[in-house]
Amino acid sequence: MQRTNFGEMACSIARTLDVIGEPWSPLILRDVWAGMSRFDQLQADLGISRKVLTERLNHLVDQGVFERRPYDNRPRYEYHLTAKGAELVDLLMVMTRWGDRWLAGEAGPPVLYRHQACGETSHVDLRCDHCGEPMHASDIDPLPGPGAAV
Amino acid sequence: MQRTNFGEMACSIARTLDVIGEPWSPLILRDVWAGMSRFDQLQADLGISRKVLTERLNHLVDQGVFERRPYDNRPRYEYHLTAKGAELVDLLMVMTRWGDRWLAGEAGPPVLYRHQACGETSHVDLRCDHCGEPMHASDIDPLPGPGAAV
DNA sequence: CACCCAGAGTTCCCTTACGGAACCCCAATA
DNA sequence: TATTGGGGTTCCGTAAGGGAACTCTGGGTG
Repeated sequence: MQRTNFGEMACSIARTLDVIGEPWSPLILRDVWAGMSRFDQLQADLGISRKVLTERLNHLVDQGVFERRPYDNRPRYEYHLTAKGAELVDLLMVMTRWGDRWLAGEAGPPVLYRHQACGETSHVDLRCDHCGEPMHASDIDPLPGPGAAV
Repeated sequence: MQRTNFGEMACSIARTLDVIGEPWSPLILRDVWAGMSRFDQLQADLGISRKVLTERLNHLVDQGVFERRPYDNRPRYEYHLTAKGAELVDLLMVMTRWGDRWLAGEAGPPVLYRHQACGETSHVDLRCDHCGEPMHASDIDPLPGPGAAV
């Protein structure tokens, strides 16, 4: 498909897409986060082609999102989140909130998340990491940063 | 490419991917959010094929993320965010934070965002919308929800 | 030792989607 | 009447996804 390479754009959104933007990657991340760690387990749960799953796992390991952990004398590996990968899960939590709000319909959300700190089932809320006030699309102005393209 | 249809899975992440998961869609959303609204403007900025841009815009309008606004006597349209689309921008903000943190390298972030409420350039922070404490991958437990598959 | 099994890929073929360039349509303008 | 500009549409070549079959490795079992 000779896809355009997003990784070289001067944009953190495009670069992030280069890591998890390919089809299936966010769902693989979801499953690994949920505790699935083995190839056949992922393949069966997602119904993804084995070829594509291999490609995605290799890419996510190369990018430092997953680490491959041997678990047998034989060449068998489990996939686990790295710190870098765990922070990517924030993305899934925001997707969950949006999907729950706009796409769940009458049936309601398929999955609920219980926040361990307070015990309630809740969603994430985006706040400014400086002042703590809400921070959404219309609350911010973009400025060129140090890594801006020439 | 006979891509698998994510929209029918009982998962808000998969359903959200069905809306903006296709290649280019998040970058189109970024540009429209940044104020670009016309076909040729988007096409030139992204370097996307006109065919694919047409397909993506149609899909995003169908999904209620953008609305088409006529701006001339001729059949000319601008694309603007709906409320549904504006909330999707939260996703871009989280992608920006992750990309800034893990992929920007020595050069630093290509774009900074100034939070209007406090005037500082900052990132988003994910908090529980119930108790206000931080909410990340390891702070939550999934439970089946009302819309869970049978 | 021979055989079978399980997990994790790998290979092959077919179909579909992307990229790029050329082309089209319409209304206003010169 | 010819031109221009915005917004697509069409066509072709190539690469990526889907699916099934095959391979490889190292146990267990009889």
